[in-house]
Amino acid sequence: MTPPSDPVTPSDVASDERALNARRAAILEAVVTEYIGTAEPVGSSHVADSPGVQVSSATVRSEMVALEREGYLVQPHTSAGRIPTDKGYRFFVDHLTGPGVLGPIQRKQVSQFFDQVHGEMETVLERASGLLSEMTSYAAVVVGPSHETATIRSVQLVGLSPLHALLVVVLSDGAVEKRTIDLRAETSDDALARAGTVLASHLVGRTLTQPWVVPASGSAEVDHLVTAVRTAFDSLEGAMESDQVFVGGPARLAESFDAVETVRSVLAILEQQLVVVSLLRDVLDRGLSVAIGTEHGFEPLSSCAVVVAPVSIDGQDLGAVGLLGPTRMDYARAMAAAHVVGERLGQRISGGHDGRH
Amino acid sequence: MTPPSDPVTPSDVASDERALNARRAAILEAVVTEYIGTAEPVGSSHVADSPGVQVSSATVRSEMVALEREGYLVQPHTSAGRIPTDKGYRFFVDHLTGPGVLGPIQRKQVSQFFDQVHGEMETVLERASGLLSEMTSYAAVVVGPSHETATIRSVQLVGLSPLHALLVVVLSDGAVEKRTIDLRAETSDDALARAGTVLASHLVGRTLTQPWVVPASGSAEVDHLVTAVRTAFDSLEGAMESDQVFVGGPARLAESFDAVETVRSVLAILEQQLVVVSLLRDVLDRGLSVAIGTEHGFEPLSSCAVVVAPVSIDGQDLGAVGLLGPTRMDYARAMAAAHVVGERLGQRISGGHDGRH
DNA sequence: TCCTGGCACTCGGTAGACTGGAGTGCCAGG
DNA sequence: CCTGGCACTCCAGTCTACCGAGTGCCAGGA
Repeated sequence: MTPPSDPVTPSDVASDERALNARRAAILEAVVTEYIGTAEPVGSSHVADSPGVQVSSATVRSEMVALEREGYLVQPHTSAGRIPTDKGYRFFVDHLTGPGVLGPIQRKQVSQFFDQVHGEMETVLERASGLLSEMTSYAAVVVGPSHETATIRSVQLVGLSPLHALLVVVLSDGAVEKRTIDLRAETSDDALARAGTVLASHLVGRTLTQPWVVPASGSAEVDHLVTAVRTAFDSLEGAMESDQVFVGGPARLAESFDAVETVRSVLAILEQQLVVVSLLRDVLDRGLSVAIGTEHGFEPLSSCAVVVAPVSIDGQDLGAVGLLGPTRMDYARAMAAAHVVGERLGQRISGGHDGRH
Repeated sequence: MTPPSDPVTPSDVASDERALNARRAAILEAVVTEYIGTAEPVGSSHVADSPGVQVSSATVRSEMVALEREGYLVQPHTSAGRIPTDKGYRFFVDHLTGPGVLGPIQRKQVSQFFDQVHGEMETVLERASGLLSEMTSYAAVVVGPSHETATIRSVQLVGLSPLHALLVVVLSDGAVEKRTIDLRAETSDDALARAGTVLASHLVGRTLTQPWVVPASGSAEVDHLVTAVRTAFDSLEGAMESDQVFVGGPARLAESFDAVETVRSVLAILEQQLVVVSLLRDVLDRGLSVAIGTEHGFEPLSSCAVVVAPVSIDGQDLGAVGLLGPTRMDYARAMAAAHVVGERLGQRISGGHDGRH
């Protein structure tokens, strides 16, 4: 899949350093590749047969002993083949596998998707998570752009009943948020409209988090509404940060793991959107595109690998996409899929609102 | 748990009729109850020991043969205990178990929840699904009220960029929906506002599905906007029907079933919200509160039971809540939980928007 | 007539013994 | 320093025996 000799330093018998000589790297690569495919411990003779390894199985064995000593491989039990450790996968991802190329079918899947998809951002993000999951058969996560920098385009108060009104805020990025407001006294539609106008005149153009002041108007009714809206705004700020998470194909987790207990706990994690987002952010912030096993701090996900790609354009952060699978996942494909979808999503979000025209 | 003699007709050896004599009913009840608890085939001696059954195991055996002949029980293999069939569960639910009573802990859980929960309807519904799932440890589904009868309270056009505007529609039930609109030419905020006013004057007070006509105005710009809004409205109608579904605790499915393949397929079903909603609706429409195994038409859910309760007040349909578990679920508790939550949710939706005051 | 205890039988699951095969570590020779 | 060979290990599968839970049936008794 990749040239097996190139990216390795020629130094030898690393004393637990990061480098591996070319032969060991090739052997590690063969083990990882085969194990990803078969999920069964890989024996020395398989490795010796594999292209890229030109030595006998005996030699492979002795090298495997070294690789095991250095923590790249483990044996489930004596006289079984070897399995990669998290460290082994890490080396594989860092040095032995390219960014990966999508197959023509998947390439088509992506372009077809982005040609066809339309509608609101939320819809696009949600369906993109479905796409990613379908392409890779892993569970996918899509995190949309935050609304931190968006400015307020419209503020409106709409009466629902004599004692309830709805605050509707439209942001420059097309997001709409609402809050029900309890009116202490019956309030006319007219008063609501007036208060809305006052609020709009002071709020439009600001971001959600900027503080604002509305000077006392002539009307006590209006002033009271303004106070109520202020309270509602406080809860808006928090909500708008964490909202945009979409999980695609969680059912595929059941395919990835055979231990039902693992499935349960991973699913439980995915239910907590806040945790998922911070996980992705954390991995991205550390400059990684893959977190394997315990590399992210999450105990419950220690048998998982997470592949992350930013959704961005011109370095502007628009969100993230992620894939969640077993540590023996197909990193090349997963990374390729995540990158492509993240990229196209970035273009879509920042560029034309609707690709059909 | 329930008096074992009362609700059964005294007729005998039903020739596949719906009635069972008291003794057989008691035996069936004992089998179901024990099987729900242990998940293991129940033998005659266990049944004979159970309170409510006063005969010897030999007699139980012969009755079990009859129950098996009539389709209420099956033997996984010769010389094993018996397991209830779907028909057996059905009889149990219809005649042998009361509506069920919540334990004091759960009762408290519910009232605590409804005392504390606040915020928008969507939030309440979503968290209610979590509550139900937590109470029962089954996966829960909550379907919110449809917007069919809600009338339009506000229509607004907000400019996002020179070539894009956002249509924001507020309904009388507090729902807000939006659609991005592509403008063919640069359009001033003023023109948008004018078009919005025109639209509002014709649309406010109608339901989403009622046809509407806006007579040609003097301005071509406005007329074009009106046409664009009409297109957007078409897509609104559809979206507003199916939107409000919340699934709580899907991870619990992994606890309920040990076959990983079952988990996968049931999870996959839950991803298709449309299917879930129509399933619940269908069961409710047939006047049932429980659908066992294949009673609902869904092949993939044939190893599941669905417990449904309406969310309604004064007969007005406000949605539904459901629980999804294995056929050997604790029907009494599940039904009780679903009913209570459905009821309180109905009160909450129709009554005070915020219970705190 | 119906219930019951007793009895022979069935069958699944578990434990132990055996075996084949995949895999290993080590060593001596090239 | 690599390699083929060899003895060893251990898992997984198969076979057997056996235990126990459970059944069906029958004859005796209220």
